[in-house]
Amino acid sequence: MLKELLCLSNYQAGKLALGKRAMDEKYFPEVIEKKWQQRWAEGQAFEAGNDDTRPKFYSLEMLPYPSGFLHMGHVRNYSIGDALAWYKRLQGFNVLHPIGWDSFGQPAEQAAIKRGVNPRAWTEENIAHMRGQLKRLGISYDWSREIAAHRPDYYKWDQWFFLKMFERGLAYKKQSPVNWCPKEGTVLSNEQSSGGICWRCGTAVEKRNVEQWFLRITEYAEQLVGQIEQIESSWPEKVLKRQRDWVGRSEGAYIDFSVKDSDKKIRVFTTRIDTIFGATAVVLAPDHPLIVELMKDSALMNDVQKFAEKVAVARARPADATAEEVKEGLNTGVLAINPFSGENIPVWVANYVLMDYGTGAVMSVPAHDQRDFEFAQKYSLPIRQVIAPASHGQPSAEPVSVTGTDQSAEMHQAFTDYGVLINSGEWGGKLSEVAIREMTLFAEKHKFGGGAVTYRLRDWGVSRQRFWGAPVPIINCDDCGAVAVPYDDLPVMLPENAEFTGTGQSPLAGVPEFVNTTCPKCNGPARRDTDTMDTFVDSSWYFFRYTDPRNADAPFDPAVAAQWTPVDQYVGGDSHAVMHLIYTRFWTKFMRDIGLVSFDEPVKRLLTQGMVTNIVEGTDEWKAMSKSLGNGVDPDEMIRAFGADATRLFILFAAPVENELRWIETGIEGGVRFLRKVYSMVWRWHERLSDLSQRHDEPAPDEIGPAGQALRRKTHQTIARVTSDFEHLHLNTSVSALMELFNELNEFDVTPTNASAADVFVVREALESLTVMLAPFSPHVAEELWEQLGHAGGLIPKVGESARWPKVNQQHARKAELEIPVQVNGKLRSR
RNA sequence: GCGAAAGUGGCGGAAUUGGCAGACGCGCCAGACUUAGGAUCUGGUACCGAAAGGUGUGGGGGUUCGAGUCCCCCCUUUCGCACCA
Repeated sequence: MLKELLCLSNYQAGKLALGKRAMDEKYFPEVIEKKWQQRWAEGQAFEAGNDDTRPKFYSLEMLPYPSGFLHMGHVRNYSIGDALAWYKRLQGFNVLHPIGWDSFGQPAEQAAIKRGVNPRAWTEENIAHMRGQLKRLGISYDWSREIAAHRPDYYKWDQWFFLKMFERGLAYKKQSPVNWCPKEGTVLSNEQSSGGICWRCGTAVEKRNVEQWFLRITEYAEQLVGQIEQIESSWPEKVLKRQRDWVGRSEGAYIDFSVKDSDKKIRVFTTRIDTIFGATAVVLAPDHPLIVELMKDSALMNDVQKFAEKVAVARARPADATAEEVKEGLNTGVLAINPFSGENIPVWVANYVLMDYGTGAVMSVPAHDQRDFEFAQKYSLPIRQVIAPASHGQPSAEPVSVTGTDQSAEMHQAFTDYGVLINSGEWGGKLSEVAIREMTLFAEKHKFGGGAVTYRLRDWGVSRQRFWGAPVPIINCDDCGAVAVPYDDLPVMLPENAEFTGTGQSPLAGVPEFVNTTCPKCNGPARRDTDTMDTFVDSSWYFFRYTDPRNADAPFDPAVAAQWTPVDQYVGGDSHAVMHLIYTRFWTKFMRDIGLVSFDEPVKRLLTQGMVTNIVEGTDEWKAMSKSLGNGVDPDEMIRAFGADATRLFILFAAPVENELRWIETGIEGGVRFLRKVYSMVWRWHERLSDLSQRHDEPAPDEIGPAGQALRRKTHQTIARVTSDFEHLHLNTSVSALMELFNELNEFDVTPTNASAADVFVVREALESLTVMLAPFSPHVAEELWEQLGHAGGLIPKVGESARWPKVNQQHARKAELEIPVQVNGKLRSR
C-alpha cells in the first residue's frame, strides 16, 4: 500500500554512494527534521515569556485525550494551530502555544477492568508515547507548560472550583432521573446524551433515578445566550446556533388556572397567551407533583397513578430515535378555571407534557397547536378556533367578524401562525403580537400571571460513578449533611488500591480508607463522597492553567492569566459545539463572578476544523478514520515515509480548514515534490546568496529587467495574498500561492552564474519571502533554508529583533500594464 | 416533519466588491532521460467540433452591457433538532 519512498533508507543508501556535498544538495526530511527539533528543544525556541512586552497571541488547540496514539484528526488540528502560532511569531508576536492532556476518563478505567493494568501507569505511558509523536511532528509547543488533568496538582483545582460553586449554591445534590449509558456503566450529562445516544459509544441511553451532583449552569442561561453577541462574528454560525438551540430560550407568559372547588392553582407556561380563549383543557405531566394533591379523594387516582407509571417505564427505555411516541392521556375529572374567559375546562394528564420543561403543565389549545390538535382529535376534545389568518400580515383595525361558531370541523391541522384574534371577548380583532403584549400585562395586573422566560437548558450533572476522575470533595455526615472538605485538605487524592470490577458502583466505594473519615464540622464519623467529576470539568478551565501552570496556591494568578487570556484563536472539531464549548463559557462566567477573570467570553475566535476521512476498503464511502473501520492512517508512518513537513503541508493544502479532508496518499507525495524542488532551488542559489555581507541595496527600477520586474511583482502579490489568507484562515490557498511563487521563480530565466546584482536582489527577495511564508506549514525545512540563505539564529525573532514576516509593497505588487477585456453583448471579443 | 448550509472538470478545490470560470495540486495523456520507472524533467488536459466557432458552474425563469456570484421557483446532498408548550 505505502509506496516505498522511505527517506531514511534513501539517506543511508545515498551516504554510501554519494559524497558529502552531493548528499547536502538532496532533500532528506528525516535529517532536517531531527536537526531542527533538537535545536528548538535546546534553544527553548517555543517557550513563551510572561515578561515579554511584545503584543501577545494565544493559539490553542483542544485538549487531547491520551488514548495512546495520535490520529490524523489530531495532526490536522495541531497543524492548523501551529501554522497560526508560527505566523504570529514571525510577525513579532509573543505567542503562547501550549499542550496538555485530558487524562481522566473512561478508557483508562476500561483498561483497568479488562486487563488489570493500573490506570495511572496506563495513562502516563500513553502520554509519553503521544508526546513523542507530537515532537516528531515538530508542533511548536511550549513544553514547559504541559499539564495533565489526572495529576493531583491539576485536579486539586477542579476540587477547589467545585467547592467555590458549592459555597455559592451552584453545586448541589439531588435525586433525579439521569441519562444512563448501559455500555459505559455511568451517568451522562444532557449534553453528552444529546439525541438519546451516548456521545462516546453511540449506545441508546436509559433513564435512571440516581442521586447526583449538579452544577447550576441554568443560572447562566441568559448570559449564555445574551453574550453570544460578543463572539457572534468570530465563531462559526453553526456552533452558535446549536448553543442557542441548546439553551432554548423561550419568551412567553405563565398563567395560573384556579382549580374548581379547591384553593390550588395550576401554573402553565405558554408562548401563545393570545390563544387562551381556545384552551379546552389543562394538561399536566404524568409526574406532576400537584396531581397527588388534586386527586387525594378521587376515585380516578389509581388509574392516573398507573398511567404515570406506564409512561415512566416507557421513558426509561432506550429512546428509539425515529419513533414518535403516540400521544396518550387521561381525564382527571378535576376542573380548572380559565382566568380570561371564566370557563371551566377539564384537567388531563398526558405523556406529551414534560415535567422538566416550563412548569410541567400546559393549556391545551387544539386549534392552534399541532400537538394539542392531535391529542384533542384522539380524545374528542373540543377544537375552538380563536385566531384567524391576518390577510397579507396587514394589521386589520376592524374586528374580524366571524359567522358560524364551529369551523373546527373543517380543520385538518392546527393553525399555528400569528393572526387576528376571534372568539376572544374584548381581545377580539387584535393582532397576535399586540394581544400577547396586552394580555400578559392584564394577567400581571390581575395577579394570575405575567411575562416569563423559560429555557430548555438543564443543570449539568457532573457525578460519575467512576474511579478515574477528580473525587468530589464532599464529606457526608449523618448529622451535618454534605460538608465541604476544607481547602487546606485539598486535593482529595485518589487511593492507589481500588479494585475495578465494572459493576457500576464507584470503585472508590470499595476502599474503606478512602470512604471512612471524620466530619470537618462535628468531628464525628463520616463518609467521603465516592463520585468523581465529569472530565468535562477538567477541560472547562484548562487553558487558564497554561498561563500559570505550576501555581501551587491558586488555579492561576489572575494577573498572569490576564496577560494571555482570552484565547485569541481556538481550533478544534465541532463535535464539542454543545459540550465543552458551552461548559467552558459557563465556567468562565463563573470565574468572572469570583474575580478570577475580567471578561465574559473565554475565546475570541473559534475555528471548527473538518474531519479527516479515508475510503473504507471494499466500499466507495469516505468515513472518519477509525480503528473499527480499518481506514486509519498512522501519522508516524507518514512522517517516516514523507516527513513531518510534507505531511503537514499536504493536510493544510488539501482542503479548506473547515471542510472534510479526504486522505489521498498521492497528494502527500505532491507535498514532498514541492518541498524538494524548493530545497534544490535554494541550493542552486545559495552560493550567490548566503554571504550576507555581499548583500545589495534595493536596485533602482530600471536596473531590473522585465523578467525580474515580473518576479518581483509576483513576490509582492504573494505576500499580500498569503498574509490576507492567514487573516481569513484560508490556509489551502496560501499554500497554492506559495506554489505559484515558486513556479514563477522556476521560470525566471536567470542562472546563479549569469545573474546581475539586481537579479540577485530580486531572487533573494523572492526566496526569502517564500522561505519565511513556508515556515507555518513546513517549519523544519523552512529553518534549514533560512540557514542556507545565510541567516544564523533561526527564524523566530527574539525580543528586540524585527518581525520576519515579509511586508508587501503595494507599488511592486501592482500590475505593470492592465489588460482590458473587450466584451460585445456580453461576449468576449478580443484579448 | 422542522431548521440551516451547500451543489463548479475524473478528484480536492480556486475565482476580494457582479467583470477573461477552472488558479494550485492530485490523477490522466504524450514526450525526454533511462536496463528499468511507481524517480526526475518538458508539454498537454472542462465539453462539442477537422477548423472557424459554439456550449458550459444541479434544473428552470428573472435582473444586468455583463451572473458561479444578486432575485424567484424546483431538484439533490450534507449537517443539526426532533413532542421544549
